[in-house]
Amino acid sequence: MVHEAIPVLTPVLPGAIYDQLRASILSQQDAPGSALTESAVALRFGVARPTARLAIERLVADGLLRREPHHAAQVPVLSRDDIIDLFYNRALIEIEAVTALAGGGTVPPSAVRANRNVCTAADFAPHDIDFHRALVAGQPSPRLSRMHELLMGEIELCIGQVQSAHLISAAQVAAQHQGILDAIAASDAIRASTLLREHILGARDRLLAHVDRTIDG
Amino acid sequence: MVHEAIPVLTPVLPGAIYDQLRASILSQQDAPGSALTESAVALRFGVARPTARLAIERLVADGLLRREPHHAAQVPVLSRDDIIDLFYNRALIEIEAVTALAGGGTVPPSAVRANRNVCTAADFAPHDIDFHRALVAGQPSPRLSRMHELLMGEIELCIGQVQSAHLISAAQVAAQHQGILDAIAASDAIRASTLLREHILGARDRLLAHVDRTIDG
DNA sequence: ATCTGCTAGATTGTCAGACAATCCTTCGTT
DNA sequence: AACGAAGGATTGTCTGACAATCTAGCAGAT
Repeated sequence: MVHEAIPVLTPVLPGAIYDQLRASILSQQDAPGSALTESAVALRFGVARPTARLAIERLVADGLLRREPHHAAQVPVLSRDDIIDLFYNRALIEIEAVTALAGGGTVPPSAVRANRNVCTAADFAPHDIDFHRALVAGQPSPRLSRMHELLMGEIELCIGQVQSAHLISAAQVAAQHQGILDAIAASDAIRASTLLREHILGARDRLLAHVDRTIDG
Repeated sequence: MVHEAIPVLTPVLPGAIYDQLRASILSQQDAPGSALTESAVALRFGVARPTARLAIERLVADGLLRREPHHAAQVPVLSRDDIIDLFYNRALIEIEAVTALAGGGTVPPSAVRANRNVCTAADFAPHDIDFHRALVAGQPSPRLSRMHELLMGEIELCIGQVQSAHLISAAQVAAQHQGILDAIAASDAIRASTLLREHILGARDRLLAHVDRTIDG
């Protein structure tokens, strides 16, 4: 067995372009509001336009790009309302997830691992995302996970747009995560939900405050 | 202005194939479990394979087809667990929607219209679907609507697979819908949620009973 | 006789090129 | 200065071809 594990979920060439573009968007190299024409992407990676088009369509499906018919795709500029809506739905889904987890008292090992990385890694933002993904992936409903994935693209975009500004310390985040895990282990669904809601809404409010500050300045 | 309203959300040729295939699947002409190869679809509609492929990919995204890498797409056979998971998540989303609607006391006119059709039309199944879509589309969160759409494809599949068996009368369905609308108009979120939950779980249980009966027989 | 390994057919995965439809901008006209 | 038309640019769509992968059937060894 030479080829391992990953059954090529991302096709070779469109997948490579997708990954590159995704990283480029999340790292702000393609600034919010800037347009990405199909031709430009094709030229940039030296492929045919339909190939580039496929990658763009996937990014659109992920919420990392937006486009109207006959117009170039744009990196979205998340408005105040977008952020509020995003975190509102995120809380809904994740609270449902931890409630299910607490019902069985099962703590996903991957969530524990992710939270350990939050403490140790230099840039904890991606591990914070990993933790929340692991939480939802650990509960039994596959469709709840799919809905969560639908939101996480834009969430990453949010985080990326303010990751330079350190709004909270890694230790604080890790502590809040640990509190949620403890509540799950204790099968205390109410406490887990409450802590998670505070954690998410806290992040949202810090984000909003930062956005307001940036706009004013 | 010659061209009206619809800004061609579904592209011309792939869109036509998508619509045909979708109808074909929902009407059971393509039986659950049967495979749809890209070549077969291409031949059936007289187009190139990549064109057929696009249509199939959209159906997969809608949940109306399933596929593994390097395998033909199949019309899914919804298991007992699938139905339970599907209706569980559907209830979660729709309850959130009616709660939001009741908060403002706003009854979506399109939902009222759809429910009128439930009474009058011969086959009320599609109008039942329309009603629930209208309910979610009427609340303010765009992302909640997107998540709902993610579920409705499979829901339609469910309904289609048992629509021949009349498990409940149109009048009963319309009455339950009306009760929900009344609760929303009265800004009674609790009652709207309760009625909706009963309505959805009732449909689920009838569906499960029908499935069990069919399997046994 | 059964199991293993290989070969062939079928199917999906991927890509490039070309033409049509649409939108935006700019220039010309009134 | 305002309106309208032409041209450029961009997306939308489709086809044909080649590469990678999987499944099934066959041959040979144990």
